[in-house]
Amino acid sequence: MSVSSRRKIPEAALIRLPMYLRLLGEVTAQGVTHISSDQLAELAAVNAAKVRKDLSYLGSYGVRGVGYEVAFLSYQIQRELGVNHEWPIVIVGAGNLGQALANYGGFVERGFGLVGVFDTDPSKIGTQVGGIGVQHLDELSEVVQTRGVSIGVLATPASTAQEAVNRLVRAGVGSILNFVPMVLSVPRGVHISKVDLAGELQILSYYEQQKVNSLSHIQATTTSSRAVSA
Amino acid sequence: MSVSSRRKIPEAALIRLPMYLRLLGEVTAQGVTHISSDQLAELAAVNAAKVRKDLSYLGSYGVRGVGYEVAFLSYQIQRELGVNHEWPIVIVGAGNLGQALANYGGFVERGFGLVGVFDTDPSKIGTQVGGIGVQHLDELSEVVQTRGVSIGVLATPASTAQEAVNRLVRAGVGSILNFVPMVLSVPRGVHISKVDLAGELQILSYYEQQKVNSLSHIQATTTSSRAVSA
DNA sequence: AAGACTTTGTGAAAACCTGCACGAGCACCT
DNA sequence: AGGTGCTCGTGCAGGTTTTCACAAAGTCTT
Repeated sequence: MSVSSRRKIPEAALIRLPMYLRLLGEVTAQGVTHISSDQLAELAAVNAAKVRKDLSYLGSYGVRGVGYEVAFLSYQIQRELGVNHEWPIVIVGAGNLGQALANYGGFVERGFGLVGVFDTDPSKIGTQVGGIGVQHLDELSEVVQTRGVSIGVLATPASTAQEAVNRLVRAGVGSILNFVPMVLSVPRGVHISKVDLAGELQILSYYEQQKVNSLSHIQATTTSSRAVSA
Repeated sequence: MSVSSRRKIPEAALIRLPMYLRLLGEVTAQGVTHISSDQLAELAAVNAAKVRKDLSYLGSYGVRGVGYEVAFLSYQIQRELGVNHEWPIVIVGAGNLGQALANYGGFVERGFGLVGVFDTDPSKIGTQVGGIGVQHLDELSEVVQTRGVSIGVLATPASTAQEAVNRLVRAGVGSILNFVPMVLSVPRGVHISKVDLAGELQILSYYEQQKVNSLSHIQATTTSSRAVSA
């Protein structure tokens, strides 16, 4: 049995692994060689038991009484996430957001090399974005196949997003990071992960609104018992 | 008691409300006036019972045998999320990502008006981004206070992120959307929501790696029983 | 070598979330 | 009016995630 596929990591734990990995990189840069679950928990602002349980899905890589060896643990997380080697990615949609993502250094820095930016707008094709030329969406399939791309980033307008996804999937992309505020349909086995920027703000808005409401509630109950107007 | 603060909506349900709201907007544009939980569930690609339970946190706004009135339900979700009025927002960090976010139409479209972009880099100050001029971070406090800003977007380099957060909080911002891959510390009561772009890709990478592993597992077990090399 | 101390890994409890199943309520038809 | 059909709201069971608490396993000191 392949070592990496021994266990299936629960979604909830998986989401935290990139954060642990980043923190481990930071402490390594500071010369730290060993770290306890308590210390890592402090850095990650989570419960220490959670850290240990999360890491236990990777295997028993800690030493009781000592903690975890930072370099070794980093390597294990990288291996489990599959980020111990570079992944080529493509971006579909060279609009405002697509261009920014193409220029975003954080991807390359963490091992995701941009090998193609695609659009259907003739005025965009040929322009340089993120160090490479924008190509027509018709070229997608060839690039995906010759470069072995399995991860795509979607940043088109909503109106063309589903078609773009279809093309990505047909070309052979197996996972998609979707920035388009739309529910996309994909065949079984293709993984989509969604980032809804405006949706995130709306959630924050809820919390702010709650604060306003509870303030007016206090005012209402402390000054009079009459109904509070909206 | 204030109507809007009757209940606390569970996090898991809250996250889906922006999606429902968007879908309701879309069907409204198509002239639909009533919708059942089944139909909305189909559009959202979730379970119908989940839709009903999510909506039940807002109140009993459906009609048995009929469904939900789209306009009324939209209004209730908007009111609960606090997006029935405009929220002014500021962006701190006018780099690559900050500029893209400033230009991103999706925010304004959903009621978040950009009232300030801030940076400390003298070469950026004064440049136009997203229709407004970049100001020095020192001006943050005044803008936040005069415009009544309570939501901020953080897109600085990691090295200056914590300082920027401190300033946002001191100025009176109560919720922060954080694009910086860093764990930030904020006082109690301030809400932070995190978008880790590279982290999202790393999670996708895990799923792709799993596919690769399971393929090599099949190969290993069908061709020989020798250990699989990494 | 033994005892004190530290920290992991994990069983078990608690909290939270999801999905099923069905009673309750409404509309429409005859 | 009564019957039929549809759909909401929700109790409950099952699943997942979080947290606690502690035995196990190591280091360190003497």
